[in-house]
Amino acid sequence: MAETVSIKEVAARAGVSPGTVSNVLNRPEKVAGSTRSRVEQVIRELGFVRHGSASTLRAGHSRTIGLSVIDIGNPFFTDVAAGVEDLASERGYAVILGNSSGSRSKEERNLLVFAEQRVRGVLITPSDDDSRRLERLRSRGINVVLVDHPAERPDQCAVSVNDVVGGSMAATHLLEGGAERLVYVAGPAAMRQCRERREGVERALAAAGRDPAELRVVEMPAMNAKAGQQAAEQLLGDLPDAVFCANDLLALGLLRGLLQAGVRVPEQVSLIGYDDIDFAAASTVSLSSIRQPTYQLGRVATELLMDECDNPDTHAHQQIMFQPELVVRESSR
Amino acid sequence: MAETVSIKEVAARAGVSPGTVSNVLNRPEKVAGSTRSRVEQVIRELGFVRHGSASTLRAGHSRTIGLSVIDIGNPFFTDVAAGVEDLASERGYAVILGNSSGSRSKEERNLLVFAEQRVRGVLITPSDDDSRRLERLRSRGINVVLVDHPAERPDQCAVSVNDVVGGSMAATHLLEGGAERLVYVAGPAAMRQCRERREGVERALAAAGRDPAELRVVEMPAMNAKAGQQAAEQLLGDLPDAVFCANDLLALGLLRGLLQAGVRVPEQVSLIGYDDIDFAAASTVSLSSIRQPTYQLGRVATELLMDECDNPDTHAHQQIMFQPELVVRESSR
DNA sequence: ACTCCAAACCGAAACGTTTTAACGCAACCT
DNA sequence: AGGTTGCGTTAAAACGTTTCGGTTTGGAGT
Repeated sequence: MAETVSIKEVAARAGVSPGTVSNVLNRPEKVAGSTRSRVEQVIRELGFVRHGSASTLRAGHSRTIGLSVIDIGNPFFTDVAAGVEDLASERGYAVILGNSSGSRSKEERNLLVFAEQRVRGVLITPSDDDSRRLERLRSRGINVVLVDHPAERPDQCAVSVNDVVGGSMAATHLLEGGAERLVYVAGPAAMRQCRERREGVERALAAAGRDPAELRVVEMPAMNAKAGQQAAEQLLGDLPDAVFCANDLLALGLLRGLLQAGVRVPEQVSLIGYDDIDFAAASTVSLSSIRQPTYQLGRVATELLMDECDNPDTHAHQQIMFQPELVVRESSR
Repeated sequence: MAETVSIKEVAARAGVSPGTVSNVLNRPEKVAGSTRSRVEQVIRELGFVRHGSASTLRAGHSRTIGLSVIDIGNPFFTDVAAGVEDLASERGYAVILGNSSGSRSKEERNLLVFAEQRVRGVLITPSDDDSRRLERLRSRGINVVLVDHPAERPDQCAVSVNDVVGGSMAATHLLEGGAERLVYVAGPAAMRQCRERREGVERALAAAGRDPAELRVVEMPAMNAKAGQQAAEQLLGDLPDAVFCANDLLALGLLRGLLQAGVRVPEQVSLIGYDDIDFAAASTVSLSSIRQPTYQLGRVATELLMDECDNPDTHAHQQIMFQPELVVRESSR
């Protein structure tokens, strides 16, 4: 049944010692060409594949990384995950997926699994600002790179996108379009992203000579399309002339709610979202949005993590902050 | 730095043998209550976490499963993955994610990684109908459960949704709405799902006393919104009165294309998609669709896999086929 | 008081790999 | 010829856990 072929059998059959087989696997340059090809031949014949656990146990480090995201159902995180998976796979690393669903305990459980698995490193989009858990990981020798979250300390890597600038871009765009009565539809204030995008809006207002305190904020408990539609109902009584939503799911829901109520977009209300997910462009009144380099976010974060793992001495911690980009479509024209 | 605390240190500190510590970890009922609680206390004090690789090496099996999907960017697979991750996490299993992107070589590479990692089992949505790779896995003692794909042999588990029935439902619905000139917008014919949904359409036509050969099929190379919009352009020259798209991404793109060209939906053309992704309901003209129990699909598949792993003797292989469900919204009313 | 038994625990071997020091050997230099 | 060098290879130890046969212990049964 589980007739797993070990390095020893390969060695015996190739007439070399197990150590040599290990060498052709891990440092091929150390072994003479003739024996190397002979061993490789036998490996193919016997269908040998290295026992990762044995390797990890002895070598002291694995070829897996952990990825903990807040919501795998959100296209934003899906894109990030795609970037991570692609690069990891290219480098022969396995990605262990953890979905925290915004729950602290679930996140905790995932980190425990990562620790048991002795992952080489962890990529995490923290669901809150508590950094003690990450300290614990690091104290176990597990490297951590923050994703979509700025670094909390200089001795760690982080990859994020400037949310203040993004929020500012969105608001400035609406103001330049002549917005007088601006609404910001946000998600939970516990989320750093929502807070920072709001700050961007307030800065934009100030820069335009307006009073930031006049900003009307509608805070929703979730950040999906349904919440967006509910937000629309709240707005119908006192219609603004411009709305900025903290993400595209909210914006799409809001858009639908407004259109159903007979409100014309962008003629009566101009609208902009955030993330520029695929569906933003595909929506009937195409949605303006703030684009983030999501796939790149995941890829670069993985790159940093791998460098930290493979070159612990020369590795320089980096805090990379991408700049978002304004994408104007029909909903705000 | 990597001051990892081992089972031995726990044993020494608790005044027991390593074997006993292992027992409180794996079969707590075998050890006396007093010593058990003492050991557990020490475990907490020292912050011990089991070395998964050592455990796997010795025990001969791991607590990880591999999940290989075709496109992690598609909300359908994302939902499946969420179901898998949830249950696996509840059971203390880790999920290794592999994204094949529809490429055979990428899928191959993922399976190799799974094999190296000595995963307990694999959940896979095969990107084609070649079953030899899966044979190889099984011959290594790795259990395989097919997801969104019917079983090819009786001695394996599989979880799928009846695509023929789904296609038939969609077509019947359109025909009952008075459709005379029906178009099926499909993805690559290499995909089993597309073929079977088409077969369902043809059966529905036959059942309505129409000639299945009269079905107009537009085959697109991809199954995303952009492809849907291109399909719309093809249709504009000779407009049908009803369109069934092989998935919602196609349908949403098509919807946008039609509306932009001034075609009214559903008055001139009624439209239905497949998968019932979240965005189907949120779209401006909300999209009729065929709903599949995606999250359940992932969860049930995982359940079967775990049973196969944990109870290899009593396990009965099952081929579960869910039935899809018609969801009527504005686009086909 | 004695045997006997089960329960509780121990000790050591084993899992498959990596790594290190040691070794053989040929080629090169004095 | 003796000495040195360096390459290619080997043997054996080690990683942290699980498992299993064996040993101790406490108490029930006679």
